[in-house]
Amino acid sequence: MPELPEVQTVVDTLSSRIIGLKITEVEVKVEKLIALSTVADFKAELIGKEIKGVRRRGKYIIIELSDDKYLIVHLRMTGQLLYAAQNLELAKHTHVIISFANQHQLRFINKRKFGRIYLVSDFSEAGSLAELGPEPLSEDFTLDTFKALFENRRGIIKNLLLNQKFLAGLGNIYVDEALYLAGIHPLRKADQISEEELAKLYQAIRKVLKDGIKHRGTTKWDYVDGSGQAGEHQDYLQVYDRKGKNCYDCAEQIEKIKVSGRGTYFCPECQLS
DNA sequence: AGTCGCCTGGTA
DNA sequence: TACCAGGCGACT
Repeated sequence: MPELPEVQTVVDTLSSRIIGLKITEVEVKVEKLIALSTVADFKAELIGKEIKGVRRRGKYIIIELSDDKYLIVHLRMTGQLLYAAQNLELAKHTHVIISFANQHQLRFINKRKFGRIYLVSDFSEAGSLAELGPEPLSEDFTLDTFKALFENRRGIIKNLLLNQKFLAGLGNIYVDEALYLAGIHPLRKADQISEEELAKLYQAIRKVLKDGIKHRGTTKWDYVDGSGQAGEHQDYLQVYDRKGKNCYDCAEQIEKIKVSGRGTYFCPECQLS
């Protein structure tokens, strides 16, 4: 599911539900999803801990526990993190279950098993969490900050925006949407983009992410929030998954190409090469 | 910088 | 049967 708006929506829906709950039981059905620690250690460390907070960094969900431990979840392509009553039937592909004292559970559902769960006392241990680029919606992420990122960068703009070490949180859908909104062709080289275009891109990135959050995420396939609810931003997408349909601005047909293996949608009229 | 592997399921 | 899918890390 997970780009920044979807992960943020999961975090928001979970934090209102699980903060203060105490972990009583942990079940791991698919061991490979637990990174770094053995399943035995993972269980032993979690049981008895209390949930202190839930937040997001890039596409990582950070669940703060008592005793300064962090349960960090990355959903990758198909992960769901669901808060549910323990008597509710388990969905298919439910691979990790964390039970609380209140007869409810946090369930990690992950069809393609790409997701990962880390239990750490230091963020730098969890995947590339410590190497993420800036948060595009944070207050100190200014236009100047954004422009500075482009120094000495010459790659294809779409790939750069997908690079989490460059900028955290964008994925395939929102990158296409942002480039459309900024009028920039996805294959443009980063060093061939004007100051004016960078300013438009900066605004576009923030707008598509904020709109995505406002509409509670984009549900094209598996995505649901922490309460199991689908998003609505798929109804507002301008180019993604609209191959052959008319551009909402100029009525030209939206094209689909491959950029580094990723399906890429753009308007050949509105997005300048 | 680009390609491949990880996995399962839906669709053409 | 083949190809496609919100991601990312390990390769070359």
